[in-house]
Amino acid sequence: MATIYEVSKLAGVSLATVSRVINKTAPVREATREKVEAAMKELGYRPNSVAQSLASNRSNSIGILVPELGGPFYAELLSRIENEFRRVGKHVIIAAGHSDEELERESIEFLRSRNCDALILHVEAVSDDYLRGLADAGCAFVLMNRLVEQLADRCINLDNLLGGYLATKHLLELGHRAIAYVSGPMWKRDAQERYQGHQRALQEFGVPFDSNLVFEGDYQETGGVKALQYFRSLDKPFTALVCANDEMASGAITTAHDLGMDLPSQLSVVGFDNVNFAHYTYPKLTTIDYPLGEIGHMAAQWVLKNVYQQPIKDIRAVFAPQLVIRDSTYRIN
Amino acid sequence: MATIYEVSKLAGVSLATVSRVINKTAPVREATREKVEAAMKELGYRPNSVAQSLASNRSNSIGILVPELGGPFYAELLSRIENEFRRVGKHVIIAAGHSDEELERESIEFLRSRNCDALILHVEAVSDDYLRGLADAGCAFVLMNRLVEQLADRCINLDNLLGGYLATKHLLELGHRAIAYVSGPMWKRDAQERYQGHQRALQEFGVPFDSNLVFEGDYQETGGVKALQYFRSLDKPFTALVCANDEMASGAITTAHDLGMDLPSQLSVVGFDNVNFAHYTYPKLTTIDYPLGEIGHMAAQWVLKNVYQQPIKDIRAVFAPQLVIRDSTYRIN
DNA sequence: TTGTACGCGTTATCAA
DNA sequence: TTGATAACGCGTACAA
Repeated sequence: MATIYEVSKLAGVSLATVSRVINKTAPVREATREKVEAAMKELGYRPNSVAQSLASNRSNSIGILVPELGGPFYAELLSRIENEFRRVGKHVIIAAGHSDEELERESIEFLRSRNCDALILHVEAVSDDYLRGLADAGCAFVLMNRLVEQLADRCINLDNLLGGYLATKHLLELGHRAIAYVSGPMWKRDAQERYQGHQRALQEFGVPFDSNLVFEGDYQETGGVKALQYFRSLDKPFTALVCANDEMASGAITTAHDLGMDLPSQLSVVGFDNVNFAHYTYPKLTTIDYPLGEIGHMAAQWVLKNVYQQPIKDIRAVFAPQLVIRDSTYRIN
Repeated sequence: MATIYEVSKLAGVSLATVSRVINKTAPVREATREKVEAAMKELGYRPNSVAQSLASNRSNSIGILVPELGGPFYAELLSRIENEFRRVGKHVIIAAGHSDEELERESIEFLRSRNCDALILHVEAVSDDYLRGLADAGCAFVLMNRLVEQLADRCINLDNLLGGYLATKHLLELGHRAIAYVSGPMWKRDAQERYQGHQRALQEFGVPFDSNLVFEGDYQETGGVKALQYFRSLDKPFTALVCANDEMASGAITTAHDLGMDLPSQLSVVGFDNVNFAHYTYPKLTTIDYPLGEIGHMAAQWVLKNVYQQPIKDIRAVFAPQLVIRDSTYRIN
């Protein structure tokens, strides 16, 4: 691979001049520029990004940490972010934290050791204190799906409460009154918020809250299975089910079929997230759309603005989810 | 951030010695090592990976190119590869080629300009010639899901023909004789091979081949929709449908429901790939498992062996798919 | 077992 | 508008 030095020799100019035409960091006479460009072309020169990084103290890489690489949930997010950065010649380094504190820490350290210019974090196990420490250490990062006080200017969030509210409200408007709820793990903030939204909707419609009709799931498919079994074991009648995510909704739907229930006439189900398989279920799942793509886009914008000093207008900190009506909900009277 | 130089000063040894304890590249007296390690700890030293790369001419990064980041198909693959490499302190840079020749080329160039030590490629648009040229240029890469002569030692493949064969054979064994087939785009090698497998199974069971019962789809959900509509428009009766991937199978199943058919009693469906939503369909999809995880693992092994000289036993070049029986197929007599 | 000195390919700071 | 030349932080022959 040709180096900048060989280019300079072939073009008959100095090393510095070649660097200038590459980076447009200072004016270069038109004739010289052409000579240099010709030389670069002839040698098939491509700048060595590692050397550039060392000299400029910028790696042009952005670290991304998400809970899972495997699931359907983060694919769109990653895709969007990757695109955004590639267009400007930067690349992303992706790691998975698996919702484990140790692993999340390790991953962050790994990314930092890679000299990432910035980190985009979707962490859930690591403490607020740790994150504050990270910020104090001068690490540039944005937080997705999390709100840490004092770090609010680097948080990009979904209004989970609104989402939970919309889900339950939809059912209420369809005439349902006995609405069961399958939450996520209550130690997760988003699970709590979605649940609060559910309660608020009930309250607004004057429907008394019944704690029997709540089941704490695990955000996995089996959570939905267990929840439905549990609810059926009660002798409380219920006509609708809100699940705090689509995986659980899917588990509930499958179980309902297995129990011989007809959907949606005997049971309406609403999910949350609108993951890519939501319309593969039968009936197709009505759910709350989580605009992950937009959130990823915004995270990228944050980095572009705050780390690479690009002129970005405004950063939006909180996104509103929307109800997506498909076939799994049914009007009753 | 502390440098190796500061560590050496604090420990009262030379720069080279510090480097030795970091890389274990030469014996160091126990006492010295301890001094150095203490100094590193005190300064919170972490090696600068960029400088390491420049000096060693190794970036410790591996580029991965897949058609899509967004879909469910590659998530497991990426996840597996990322894991594999992180364990040994290397990281992956991921790009998407979108099955477009121009984009695939660009992506490869991008990855190369990033000084990746090796590339793991899942490309479909770029020509064999281009790939051979890449190899001649000294670029280290493995090819997944593709077979290029002269490059056979760097190809890791699925036996697609066997997969197609297994799918159709399963239906034949259940007593089906009128079996429709929805292929992928025929310019794709895997689509052709799967189709050949289908034909072979028919032949083996002495079932005459009927070209009317074949539809060329696009590997998308709509392909399955159109296929089923087309087959129904014929007045050929058929009791089973093989789809060359799960997306199309899903489309077909949905359409079947919409047409009021009862599944699987009126129509058996087999998919291919076993993507993560395959068991979210109703009925749960019987399909052919594509061991993407294993293939990713093997690609990583290839890199470890051929680029990082790690002692890896044997590299397997072709993987056998397996039938996964769920609820979408039905025995008839 | 340890130290010296040079090289890796750029960027950036001076002068000219 | 251009050219020397010093960083950047580390690996590694070669010497000791």
